[in-house]
Amino acid sequence: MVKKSTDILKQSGLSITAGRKSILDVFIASGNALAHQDIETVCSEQFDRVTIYRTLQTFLEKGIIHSIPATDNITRYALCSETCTSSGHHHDNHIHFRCEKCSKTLCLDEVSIPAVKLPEGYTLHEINMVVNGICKTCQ
Amino acid sequence: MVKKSTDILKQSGLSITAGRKSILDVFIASGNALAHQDIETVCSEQFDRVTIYRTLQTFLEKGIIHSIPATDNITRYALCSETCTSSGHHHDNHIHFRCEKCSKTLCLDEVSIPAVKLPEGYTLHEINMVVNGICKTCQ
DNA sequence: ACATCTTTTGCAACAAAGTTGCATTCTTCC
DNA sequence: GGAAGAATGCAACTTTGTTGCAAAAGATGT
Repeated sequence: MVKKSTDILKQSGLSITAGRKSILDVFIASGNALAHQDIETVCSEQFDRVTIYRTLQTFLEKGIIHSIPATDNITRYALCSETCTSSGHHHDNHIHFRCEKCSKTLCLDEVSIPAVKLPEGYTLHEINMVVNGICKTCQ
Repeated sequence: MVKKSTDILKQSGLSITAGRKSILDVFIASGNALAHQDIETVCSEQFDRVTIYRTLQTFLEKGIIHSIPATDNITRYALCSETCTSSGHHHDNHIHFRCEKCSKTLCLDEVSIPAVKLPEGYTLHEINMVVNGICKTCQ
């Protein structure tokens, strides 16, 4: 069962506003990772660009979404699963997949990141893993 | 032994210009990954911003540098090792490390990316792995 | 070394992306 | 419902990245 946007906001101690609800709903509906741009094209009639920037920033800080690295200079965001800590940095232990055909980026929650052994003297905090390829539906 | 910038350019079939040499030298001297911004602060007196953009683009296409994904919306580039193919996309099999103290990003050539098993129906093309933590010198 | 052809560079102008301050509006909580 | 605090919209701005075109510099033949 997918959570409702208002519940997520309440749980994070955020006030419930039309903007936040809409943006969260976009994430819930889409099912894949979204860039600021993606949200803007959907919401720009309703909300100001600045509001979208600030909302994404807030969601990040509260651990509602996490950012996904990419080599194309576009940061995408995806909803965090329940296990994320609710403030600041948090370790997502799943890998991210970017389809080269449909350009969608998704969280593969079922695939966990394998362990790596760093050289002597390095301390590990967080791992990000992004796999490019062709997704299930584009084969 | 570190390669000289002119050799690298010749090997890639690029004409040797002052700008390209300087930018390559910045990479060789720095030893870690650099963002466009980093290069601009060093070279903007000598060269135009646009030249730096185009040079980085050219280097990427020729496989002289590769881009490193990050969650902060800043693409960084690092020199490719010998094993990179000399045109277009190429698979770097090493992981990247970003130090949370000194903010440097480096290639850990000695650590190769472990294998992952994707779910049924997914085809793998390329893997990127970025590890955050504290580096050797910042401990 | 020189002339020629090709490639690269700088400039200007522009487009896109992201940030900040402040007044107004909306939420929350009593 | 009203007061206090938080979020939003607007405007202005900074930063980042792109494009076209003329001038300059590199490569190649002789």
